[in-house]
Amino acid sequence: MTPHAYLVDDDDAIRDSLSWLLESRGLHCLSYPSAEDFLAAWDPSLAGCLVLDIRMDGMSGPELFDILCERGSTLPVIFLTGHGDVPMAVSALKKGAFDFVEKPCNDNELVDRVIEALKLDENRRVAASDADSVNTLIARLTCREREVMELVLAGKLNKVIADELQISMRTVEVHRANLFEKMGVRTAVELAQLLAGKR
Amino acid sequence: MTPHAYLVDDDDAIRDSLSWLLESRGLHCLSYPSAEDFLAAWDPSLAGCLVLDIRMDGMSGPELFDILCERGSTLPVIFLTGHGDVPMAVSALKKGAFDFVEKPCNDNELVDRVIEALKLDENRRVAASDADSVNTLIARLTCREREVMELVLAGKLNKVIADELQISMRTVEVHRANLFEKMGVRTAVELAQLLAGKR
DNA sequence: GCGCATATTGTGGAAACCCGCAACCCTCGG
DNA sequence: CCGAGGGTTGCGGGTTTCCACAATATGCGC
Repeated sequence: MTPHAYLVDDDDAIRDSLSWLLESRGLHCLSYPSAEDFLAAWDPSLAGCLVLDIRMDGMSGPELFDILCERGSTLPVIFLTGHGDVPMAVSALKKGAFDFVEKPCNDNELVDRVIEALKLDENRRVAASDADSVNTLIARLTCREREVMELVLAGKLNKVIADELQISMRTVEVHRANLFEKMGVRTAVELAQLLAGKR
Repeated sequence: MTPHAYLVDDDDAIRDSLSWLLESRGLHCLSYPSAEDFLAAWDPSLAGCLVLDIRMDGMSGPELFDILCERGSTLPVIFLTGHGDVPMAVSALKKGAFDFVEKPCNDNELVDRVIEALKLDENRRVAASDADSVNTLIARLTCREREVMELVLAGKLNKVIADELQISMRTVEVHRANLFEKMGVRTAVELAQLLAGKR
């Protein structure tokens, strides 16, 4: 899915004008008249950002935001509101909203925010895919290989690992070689670098 | 310095009441009648959190916040204001303020926020001191040892390192052993773990 | 049952690593 | 001038790793 700005607002006029504004700047953009509609269309693979009205018939913007968060969405959310108050803004931002802007607002400013949000999402996605590719590699290991890997990462010698797992040193060497191969590294240090920050 | 809540407000009555409130809950607390006063007293070793009024004679709360950020302060800041507006709150939070609450506010709520902020600062400080102790170790290494360490962390064999540094393998072994000793590790993997996330 | 993946073990040798001992050179400070 | 600290090197020998070749056992799906 190519990145889009997803507009959710129950006011037809605002959706149309925002979507025109964003598209005139070359941004892809999709509109939804209610939080429920967007939620129905949402899936974790959607890329881009969300521009979300606060007050709507049915589900409110913040309610949608909460639900998306629970479902693991990382889509940056820009709240847009005509009658926001401070606690609402504070709450939204502390929960991780990308921005909170009041209508009416400067067009350029909103577009800039959307572009920033798209950029953030893009960055997150490359980071996530990096982490994911590592996890994919780990997933391909057999149990034994994972066990050995843990102990290797603990800096233990093959001899010690063999002892702890109650297997021969030779077997440890085999598992070690296999997992290095599968993880695409040639030394234990490279392995440690690859997994730096995880588990 | 033991952690304090630093109150900055130009209203004597508010300072007194807040400081009484916080101290009655067992929190240490210091008051300043102006941003300038706090700035004069500030130094990077201050631990705790800042409770900052927005509108004050002289330097405003946000101005003080900006200056502290520039100077590398990581003190969590809770903004307190009687007449805040949404853009102000949004701007403060996006710059990294810990919270933004409107006066008058529930006493318990404010105390809770202060406690959370103190906790955050505490956590940050332990993390920083961990990082710092590692840096201290690194600082004790000789140039050569640092060079060798870099290459070891790149997963290179002693032979290769010797070649790149144009020295004999024996010398690499010596530096390697010395730096392991100084860093308090016994294997290259432990070293990689220790420096995970840095340089 | 056969093929395949996984786990296991052994032998033996090459390569890499670890380390004590000994030594030389240089620079800097007392 | 001499000692201390850092950088350098060689030798010898033990330890560990790496790997090719070879083999056995278990479980799983077709």
